[in-house]
Amino acid sequence: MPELPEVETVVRSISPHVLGRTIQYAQFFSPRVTRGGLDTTAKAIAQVTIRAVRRRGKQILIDLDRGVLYIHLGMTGKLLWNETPGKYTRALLVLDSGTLLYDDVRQFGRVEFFKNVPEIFDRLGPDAMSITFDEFYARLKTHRGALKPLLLNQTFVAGIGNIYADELLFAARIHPRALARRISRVRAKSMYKHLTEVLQLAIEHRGSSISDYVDAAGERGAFQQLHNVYGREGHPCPRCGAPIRRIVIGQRGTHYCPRCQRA
DNA sequence: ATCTATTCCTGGCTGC
DNA sequence: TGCAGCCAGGAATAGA
Repeated sequence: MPELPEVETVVRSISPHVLGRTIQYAQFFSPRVTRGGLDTTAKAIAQVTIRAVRRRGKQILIDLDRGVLYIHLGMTGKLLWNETPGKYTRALLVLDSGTLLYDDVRQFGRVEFFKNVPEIFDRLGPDAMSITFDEFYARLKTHRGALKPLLLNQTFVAGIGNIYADELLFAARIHPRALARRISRVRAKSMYKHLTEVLQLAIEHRGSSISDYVDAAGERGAFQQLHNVYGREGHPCPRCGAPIRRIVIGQRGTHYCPRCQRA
């Protein structure tokens, strides 16, 4: 479940290998991951130079001489540098510096070529790490529903997924069902502060490895050891000792402390 | 317009 | 040891 900190870690770990490098050839193996056609895509990026690697929310954009390569890791996508292709390799880019693989067991991810920055990239809300408080607060006020589904909505703020939504609400002591509109400016300020802090701390720990997430060098993250509520149903709350509860909100498992996070 | 449910996909886990 | 059945979840899509 790569979210902003994991995607940021991946971007940082591939950048030094690929910037300024030329794609000698590429191969694509999954029509589900690469919907623009396997051969068409391979042809489009052959002999093209990589100019930049960017992230917005959970999405990665590789700027090329000609066009862009859009990558979303979905649930189980991995970008791997100089690893051996395997059963789940969905794309392979041979550069003049080495080989970049896209592996993805469940194929919820995407690797697509576009001539211009795709609409999906611009449709996202502001990135969770660069949004200002005023912007965050203003956006909060324009939505009706509960906070948890809103935090997962990428057009609201880009980059937050299920893990960090739960961790951030715990840190800010706000109930996941609290209504966005009713959040006071003071509490919004607290949410905003914890949003930035939790994500920054997670980036410093190279993300959370819950199932099998690894960066481009195959390294696991360490932030899962610092999770307070996510995946900790029944464990004592680190703040008050009450058992962490798991409920379902908007079809998503939601973990919180029933004592610290009051409705 | 807004919210909710369903779909994709497969490894891993549970229980028989 | 094997296997059916269920679960996880990001985001698009369909339905209410």
